[in-house]
Amino acid sequence: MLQQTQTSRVIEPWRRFMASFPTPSACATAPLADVLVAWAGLGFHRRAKFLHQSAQAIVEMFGGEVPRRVEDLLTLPGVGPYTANAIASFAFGEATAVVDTNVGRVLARYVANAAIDARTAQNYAERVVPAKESARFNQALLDVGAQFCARTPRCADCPLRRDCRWYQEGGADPAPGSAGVSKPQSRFEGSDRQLRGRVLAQLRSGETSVLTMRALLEGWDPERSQRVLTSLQSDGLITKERGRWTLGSTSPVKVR
DNA sequence: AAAGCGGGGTT
DNA sequence: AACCCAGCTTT
Repeated sequence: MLQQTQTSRVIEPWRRFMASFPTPSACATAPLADVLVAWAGLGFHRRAKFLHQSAQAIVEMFGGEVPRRVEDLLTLPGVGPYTANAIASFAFGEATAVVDTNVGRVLARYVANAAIDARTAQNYAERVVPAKESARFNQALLDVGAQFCARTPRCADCPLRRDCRWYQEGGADPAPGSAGVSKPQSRFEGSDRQLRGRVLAQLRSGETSVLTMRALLEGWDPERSQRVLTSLQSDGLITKERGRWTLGSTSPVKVR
């Protein structure tokens, strides 16, 4: 949930989600449609499908228990370097290094005063993370990045400015384009992304006839509308069946 | 390497 | 109005 999403936005949906799916198994056995309903407000809906798939993989490959090794976590769909190290460190206390956009800025500014690639950033982070209390260290570094070494830095109040290369040496901000640091996105207004969100919001309120869907898309470029429905379908997020659109891949087969 | 993927708070 | 966020997958 935290991938490219502010913590403040995640808190409420996280509570909701954990109430609905308290265990990997509970998520794994639920229909994707239910997972997408609980995902409301978070966006980037492919993450919800990846999480659903990860829950199933955890049940099938790891006996229903979230693995603690980074190597195993990386096999899960939607879990990349940041997420794998974050789970290993924060959930299990493994002495791994967590590099996200906040830490990425700290490393580029404080350590290097230069843009660095992903390999270098991970190396720097591994080098400074202590063997004990690594989770607290990771959390602290992340919070320094969020509170002081933000995109718009607050160097005057930063507790690390004395030894910060960028603060001491000056020059252009090395953070933009450096490893882990978020890159600019294309415009949202009028985008496919916006229309995908509209379609999913409608389907979250219930199955929708093709006629109603047509009405919803009235006024949007027909080519864009078609492209959006197709992409949502190929992402496995929506299904058209017997003249109705529904959330999820394929409606579960009723066995009796 | 670059594009694509939410949506609302912040600047 | 533009920017950006506890990134990752696909092309």
